[in-house]
Amino acid sequence: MAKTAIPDAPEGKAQTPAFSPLYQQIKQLILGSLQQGEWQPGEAIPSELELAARFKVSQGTVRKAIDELAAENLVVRRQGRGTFVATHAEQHTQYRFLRLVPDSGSLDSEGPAQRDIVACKRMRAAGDVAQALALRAGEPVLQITRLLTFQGVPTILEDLWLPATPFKGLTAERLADYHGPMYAMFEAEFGVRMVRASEQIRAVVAHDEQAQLLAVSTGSPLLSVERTAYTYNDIPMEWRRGLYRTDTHHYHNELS
Amino acid sequence: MAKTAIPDAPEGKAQTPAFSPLYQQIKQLILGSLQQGEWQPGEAIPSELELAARFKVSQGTVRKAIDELAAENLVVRRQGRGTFVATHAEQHTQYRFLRLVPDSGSLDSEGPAQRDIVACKRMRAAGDVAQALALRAGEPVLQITRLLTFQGVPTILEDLWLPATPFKGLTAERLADYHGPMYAMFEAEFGVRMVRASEQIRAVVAHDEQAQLLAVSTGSPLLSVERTAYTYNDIPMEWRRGLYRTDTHHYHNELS
DNA sequence: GAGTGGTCTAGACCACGCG
DNA sequence: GCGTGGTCTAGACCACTCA
Repeated sequence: MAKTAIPDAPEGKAQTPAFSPLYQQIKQLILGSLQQGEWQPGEAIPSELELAARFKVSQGTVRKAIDELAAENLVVRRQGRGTFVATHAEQHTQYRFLRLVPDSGSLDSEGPAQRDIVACKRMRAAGDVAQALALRAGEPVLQITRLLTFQGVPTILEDLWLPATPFKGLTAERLADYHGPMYAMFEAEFGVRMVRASEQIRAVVAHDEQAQLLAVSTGSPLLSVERTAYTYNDIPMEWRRGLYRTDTHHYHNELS
Repeated sequence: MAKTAIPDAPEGKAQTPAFSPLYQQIKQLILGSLQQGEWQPGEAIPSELELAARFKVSQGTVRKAIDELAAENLVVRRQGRGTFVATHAEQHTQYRFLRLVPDSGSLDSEGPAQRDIVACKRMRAAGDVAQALALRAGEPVLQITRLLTFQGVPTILEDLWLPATPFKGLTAERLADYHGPMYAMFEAEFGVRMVRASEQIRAVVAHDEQAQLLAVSTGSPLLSVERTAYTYNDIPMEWRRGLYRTDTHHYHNELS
């Protein structure tokens, strides 16, 4: 490992040389190992001293690289124990990407959600789906429709689209049989790890079918939440559109 | 300054001594100076070496304290120039707390918003307002109603409530005369700096008056965005409820 | 007690902005 | 050329976890 910052690969027409510091290079190397699956979700990665020795840099430099990975929630530090690959399969990260909370209390206090798979079918990607998933229109995708019910109240109705290839073999049965968050299943069964997502939120009114499934009247206001979820390297691997009832829950967001 | 981590003040019934590291103590001292107004928004704070000398710690310790303040957006680092107190009065932080973006393009590309003050009156806090602002019911507050229009389309209708005391002398005229974000005015004219906010989002339908002001039909779906904004030390200083049209814009949120 | 992450230091050098 | 923040190192010690 070079001891000083080296210029980025001079591909394209980089106008500025754009130096990248050593710890950024280390970060990319660790990211590569995460991506290659060298360490599984929930497992510990090597200690800072080990990594420092492997890359021939000081512990401080590795530390700064890991600090950034931890800030991006790709990795979790636990003092006295080690640094672990982030996973969706743990209690306190159950609903990592779900911002809907009850008007009083917390999602945890409501107990586990009831998950009903309404449909799961293979189809060809329409224009909007293809664009969101960075596919060509017509490429095969899986569409899943499901309903989440909290404390007996149907609250979220959502459609998900997944690229068919990485999720080969996914069926309604396998979805129904798996107990735990869907993203945890994607990790365990298909090796697909969602690390980041982007949401677009709008207010809409319920259509007939939607209203029926959510047990509200047609024309009721609903929150439309469109989410694109990404794996490493900003590759989109899921697009979903959720309709949220907001008469008992609300979407919570912290700004700073 | 103590050279080693010291126990927190043993007030209450702290079960664990709870040590706080030196850099956290430094962070609190700097926070105190920010709060006391030792440095104004937009101004540079002393250099890391100066602060290190003042507090009798190493530059690295000061650095870590400032790193956290920068992560919380209380302060902005600029290489080669210094570290500056965050402000709402700058171009690229114009709409720091506004997550509404046009379906295509960006808020910047839409040019400046038209701001119309619909009303501004002094009143006594109702229960919900008092609770949000941590006041007693009946204490005096200011209520402002305004309409934001982007490219000719009225898009946001919002009511704001402010505690009357810190905002003594605020009138509809002063609001209309000030050009720039409202939070910038609060900073410049009243010394109130919003550093953090929390939002609750729901889908609602437009009532008659609201529909008229937003130029949509009664019963149209709207995003209801309730925001509590805080100054230093988590003191709430504003509560607002906005109604957003989401036919041309959407609420954008990044998850990780 | 061994091993891990977390803190703190001191000093060297680099990249950047500005006069 | 100077001062600023940014990087990198090496080493000491602390706090936490677990066997």
